[in-house]
Amino acid sequence: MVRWQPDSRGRLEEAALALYAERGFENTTVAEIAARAGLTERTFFRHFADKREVLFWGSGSLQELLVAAVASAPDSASPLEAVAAAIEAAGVLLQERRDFSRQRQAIIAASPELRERELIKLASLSTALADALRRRGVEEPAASLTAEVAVAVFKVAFARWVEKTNKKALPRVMRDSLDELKAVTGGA
Amino acid sequence: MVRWQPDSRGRLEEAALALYAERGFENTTVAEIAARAGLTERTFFRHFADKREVLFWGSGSLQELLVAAVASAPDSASPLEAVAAAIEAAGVLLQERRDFSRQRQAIIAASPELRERELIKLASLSTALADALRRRGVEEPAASLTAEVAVAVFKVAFARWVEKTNKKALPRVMRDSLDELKAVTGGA
DNA sequence: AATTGTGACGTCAGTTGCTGTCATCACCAT
DNA sequence: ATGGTGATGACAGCAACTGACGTCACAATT
Repeated sequence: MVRWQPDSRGRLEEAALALYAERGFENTTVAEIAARAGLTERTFFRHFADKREVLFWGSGSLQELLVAAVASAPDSASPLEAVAAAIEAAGVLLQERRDFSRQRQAIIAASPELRERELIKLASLSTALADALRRRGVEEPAASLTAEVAVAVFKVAFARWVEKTNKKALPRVMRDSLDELKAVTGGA
Repeated sequence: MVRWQPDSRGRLEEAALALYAERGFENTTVAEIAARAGLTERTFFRHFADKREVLFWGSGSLQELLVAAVASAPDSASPLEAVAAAIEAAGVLLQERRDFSRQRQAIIAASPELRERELIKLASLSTALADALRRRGVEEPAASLTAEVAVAVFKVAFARWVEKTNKKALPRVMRDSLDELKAVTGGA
C-alpha cells in the first residue's frame, strides 16, 4: 500500500495549468490547485516558491540549453552569431512543444502578474547569456548588449510565432527577425 | 481647522522610500508606511495599486517624454535615430535627478519583486515606443525590434551609469552604448 | 443662510498568498 | 527489530489586498 501517489509535482503543474486556463490565474486559489492534485496547499508551496512559479519550472532547462549553445559555438563565430545559434536551438525545442507553448503563453498573456514573472525569467536569461559571452572573451558592454539583443529578438520572434496560426516554424522566424534587426541597426 | 494634512500621496511616497531604504522592501509593512505618513493602510491602497507601485509613480511621465521625443523627431530621421534621440532626452532628465535615481535604483536592485515591477515598466515603455514608431510609418516587425533595442540600450547604459561613481553623464553613456550596439550588430 | 453634494479619509471584516512548526508514517539501511 | 529519512498533513499565524460603509470639512446650489 503506497502512502502517496507518485509525481506530486507533475500533478500540481497539470492541475495549475488546467485551472489557470479554465478560470484565469487570479480566479484560482492555491487551495483549489492542491485539491485537484489530491494534495495540500502547504505541499504546493513546498514544490513551488509561489503561485506563479508553477508555470515557469521548465525555464531553467531552456536557459541551460541557450547557454550551452553559446558555449559550444565555434571560436570563429562572432558574438552575434553565437547567440543567433542559441536562439535558433531554443526555437527548435519550442517548435516541438508547439501546442503546449501556445496554451501556456495565452495564460501568461492574460495576467499582468504572470507577465512580470516571465520578464524576470528573460532578464535572468539575458545575464546568463552575457556571462556565457564573457567566457568566450567578449568584453563589456558588448557582452551585455549582445545578450539583450538576443533576448529582444527571441521575444519578438516568439510573439510573432504565437500570434497567427499557420506560420513559419519558430527557428525560421528567429532567423528572419534577426535579419530584420540587422537591417534596422545597420541601415541607418 | 483642516481635517487632513495636504499631499497625502507625496507623504506616502516619501515614507515608503525612507523605510525601504532603511530596512529593505520585504521587511517593511504597508501599515508602517501609512503610520509614518500619518495615514491608514487603506488609504495607501487608494493611492497606489500595490506595495511596489509607490516607487514607480513617476515612470509614466518618463514614458510620455520618450514617446513625445520619438514623435517630434524630424521626418528625415531613421527609426533608430528617432529612438536614440528619445533615450538621450531621458538621459538628460535622469541626470538631473542623479542622487534620487541612484538611491531608488539601489532599493529596486535589492528586491526581486521590485525588479519584476521595473521590468514590466520597461516592457510597457517598449510597446509605447513601438506604437510611436508605427505612427511614424515604421512597419512591423521593425518597429517592435527598434523599440526593444532602444530599451536594451537604455537598460545597459543606465546600469553602467549607476555602477561606479565619477563617470560620464548619462546622455553620453547612452550615445556610447548605442554606438557599441551598432558595432556589435553590424560588424558580424 | 440653509441645504445638499462630494471627495478624501477612517474603520472593520474578510479573503488569499505564503511561512513556521510539529506530527505522521511508508520506506530503507543497518 | 531498530532507527533514520523524506514526503506529506494539520494547524496557527502574518501581511497584502479588497469591499462596504460611515464621517466630516469644504464647495456648490438654492
